[in-house]
Amino acid sequence: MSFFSRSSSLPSPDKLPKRKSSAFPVSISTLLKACKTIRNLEQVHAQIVQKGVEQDNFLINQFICLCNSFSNIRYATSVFNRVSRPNIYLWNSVIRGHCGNSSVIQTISIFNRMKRSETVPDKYTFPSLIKACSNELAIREGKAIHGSVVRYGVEADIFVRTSLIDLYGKCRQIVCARKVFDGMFERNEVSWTAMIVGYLTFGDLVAARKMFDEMPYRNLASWNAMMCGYLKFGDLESARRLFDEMTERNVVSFTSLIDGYAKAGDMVSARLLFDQSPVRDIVAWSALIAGYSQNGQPHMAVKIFLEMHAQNVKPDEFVLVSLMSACSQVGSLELAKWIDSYVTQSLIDLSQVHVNAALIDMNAKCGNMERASHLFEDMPQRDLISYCSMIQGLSMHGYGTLAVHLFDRMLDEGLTPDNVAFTVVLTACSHAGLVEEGYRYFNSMKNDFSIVPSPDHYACMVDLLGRSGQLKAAYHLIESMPVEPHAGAWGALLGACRLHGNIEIGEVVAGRLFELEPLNAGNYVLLSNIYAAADRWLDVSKVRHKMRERGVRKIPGCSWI
DNA sequence: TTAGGGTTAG
Repeated sequence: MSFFSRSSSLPSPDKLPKRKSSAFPVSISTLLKACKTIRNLEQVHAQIVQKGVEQDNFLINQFICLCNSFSNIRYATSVFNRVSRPNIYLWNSVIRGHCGNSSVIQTISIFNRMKRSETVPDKYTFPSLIKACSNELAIREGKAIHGSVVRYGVEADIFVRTSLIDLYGKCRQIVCARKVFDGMFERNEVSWTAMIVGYLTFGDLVAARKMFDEMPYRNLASWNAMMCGYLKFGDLESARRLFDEMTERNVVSFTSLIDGYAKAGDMVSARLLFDQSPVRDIVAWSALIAGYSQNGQPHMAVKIFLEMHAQNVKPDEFVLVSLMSACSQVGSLELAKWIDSYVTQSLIDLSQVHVNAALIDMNAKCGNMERASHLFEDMPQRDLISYCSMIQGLSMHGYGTLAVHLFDRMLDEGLTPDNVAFTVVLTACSHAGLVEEGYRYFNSMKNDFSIVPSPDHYACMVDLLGRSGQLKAAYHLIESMPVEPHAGAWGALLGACRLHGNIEIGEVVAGRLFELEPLNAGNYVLLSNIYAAADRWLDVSKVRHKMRERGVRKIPGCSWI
């Protein structure tokens, strides 16, 4: 109907505007602008080859810039390498692509190739070249590049100077940074911000704030940089004040503060801000999930992850590592299996040390020792963290002897155990009742590794001795501690007294615990159970009376015999 | 002839 009537009124072909005769380079340029994926780029590249315009610097530059935006520097380099006489634009674009995507060594080698060709570097060459050094804190290379900046006479450029400030600042060479800053002919908010970041990296919060107050104009990055400075030094109040003063905020402002609250353990404020945030990217979700996981609320971490998943936000390695850590705490084998298969099927690089470590830890703690061992043995080089995960997993699931053997293998492999490793192995000894081995490690820790035993280590030893019935030895160990024993050590001994029905020591230990934590119902329950086991019901009722007197509420789950 | 750079978050 209308289609036909409209098509019949279409202009005849000869009335259409004529195409330009030099259409094809323009059309490739247009095609390039429309590229949304690497696949699109490959198609346009085929056109470039087919039409024989591989030497067209303008087109190839457009192509390389697009490759850069997809972070596909390999493709960019291969196309670049086929250009026989690349101009300055091409060289600069390739260098910019390498910066942040490959090592500083590779980036500098392109720069050296450029100098060997007949192209003279210009002011556009240096910012990304310097940034490549700054990314890796390569100050030696950076200083050499600074020499080239002077040699090629581009040190007056504001972009070049700002990258130098950033480089020196990030490398904690604050005097050099300031020298570059003071010598500038003109400055803008980016140069000021780079200098502020320099002071913050150096740890001089006061100088950073002074610059922030003095700078003539600030942009969002300046505000965020200053706020993150406060967060870095744990000054949440100043950070919040700055956040409230900001007239404009972006996802970085919200996420940094959410993360600050989470790291300080204030999950209520973190959650509130997360809910108020108009934009949430993966980093915001990650901050919240990590926060819940690290603050002993693993179930909340899992819940938030499921919310994120339901909103079709793809988790990255940070989120998955936090989720795995939450799962380790929950100890759910079912969840562990789901996460494991999710991670394995995702594009997350499992060879990244922290991802692999989290996977091992999760599987070990959730009881999938077979999978954990597999991942562990497949590591090219086992580290202390993964050894500890394995030892802890074995010990938690009743393989105390294997756990101890693994600790010895770790020593044979030449790794140096730290205080955490000793806590883990002492706990393993305690679970498996390996008194002799426990003593051996406890002494070795002090004598061979010069580690001063912490209250945790003593608590492990007390638990070990107590469980094996050596209550007096355990009591003497606590009494001989050079540091004040914490409730955990006394609690372990009280548990042992209950286990072995020792009223005499139990009463003394309970007395100390009632002083240390008068409101912990568990201690009263344990003492009362010790009396009950000996049929001393009068004493049982005395303990209950004492509890009532002190207003101690019985925790559900604690059993009265 | 056309084109290009530096600062803020886990």
